[in-house]
Amino acid sequence: MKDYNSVFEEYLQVNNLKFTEQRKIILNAVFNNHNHFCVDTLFEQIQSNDSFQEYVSRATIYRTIPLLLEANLIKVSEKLSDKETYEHCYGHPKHAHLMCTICNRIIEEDEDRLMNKVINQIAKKNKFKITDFNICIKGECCDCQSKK
Amino acid sequence: MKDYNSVFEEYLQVNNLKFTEQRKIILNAVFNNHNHFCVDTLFEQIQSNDSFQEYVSRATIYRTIPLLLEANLIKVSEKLSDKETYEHCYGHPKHAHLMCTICNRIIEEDEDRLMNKVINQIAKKNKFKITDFNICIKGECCDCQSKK
DNA sequence: CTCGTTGCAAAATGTTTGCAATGTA
DNA sequence: TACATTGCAAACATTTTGCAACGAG
Repeated sequence: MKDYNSVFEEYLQVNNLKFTEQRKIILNAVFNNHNHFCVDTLFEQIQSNDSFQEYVSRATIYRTIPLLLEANLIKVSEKLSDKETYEHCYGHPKHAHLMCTICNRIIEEDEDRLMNKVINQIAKKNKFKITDFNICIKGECCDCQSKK
Repeated sequence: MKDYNSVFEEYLQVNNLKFTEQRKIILNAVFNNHNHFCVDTLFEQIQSNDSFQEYVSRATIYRTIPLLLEANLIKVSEKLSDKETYEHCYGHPKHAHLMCTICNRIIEEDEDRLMNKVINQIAKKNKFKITDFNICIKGECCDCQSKK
């Protein structure tokens, strides 16, 4: 499987766009950890990382996100705060999210077999061609329940 | 089962709030049809409806939505446009959404049995206490596939 | 060298809020 | 009558965009 750098590079090439230092920094910041992110958290993450030598403005982040979406490297994610939230998806298997409404933790769960069965069954019943799906469960995580 | 009017009225009473004409209009607009809505579509729907005699400002809609959410009459919904989107949920069984990315149609599917089984299984495995869940499938609907 | 890209600041868009007038219970 | 609510307009927050300087290939 290609790594995300190659995927982005090829996407840019095909579309006559350039693989600039800023785009490299944003791409790496996105894939460096596994957190869901919004423009602000990404901006702060980049600023606080000494190993990124160049400055990246918010405007550039705003302009890069549509490219990453289009290249299928990231996707819009269910949000906890009021800000638009993303997660990287390339190379990451489909999973359900368990979002704790008390501590805001997000647990990922790959219950592949049954999950896919349900999704496929629903799609088939409606003659629907799946390109993506999301399962999100909200409630209280194990820790928060026991703290009460 | 209580009707949505009583539910809202009781919620307001308990919280020392008043059941004003504007709140009645907004509530009825929300439950009058089954579309997902954002502030703007709701505003337009109210303006264009002759049977609503009073004017309702956007500010009032913005102030009423948190009340409807808190009363569990509506909930945040997966969005197609870039605007925050809601759907009424009171009295409406849990369902999956099939969102067509071509025509933007949203199909609702109540495949209760298996859907609930998966959700419960995932929650149980993580000792998670469910308060709500969402299943959203994106892709191409039957009609849009056959048009190609 | 040619165009695409960047950062900046201004503009556009969406949402919240202070306030004086009004309405509900 | 007391106090919550409304519409307005101003404030605020987020995102987009025009532009001149810059940079990748």
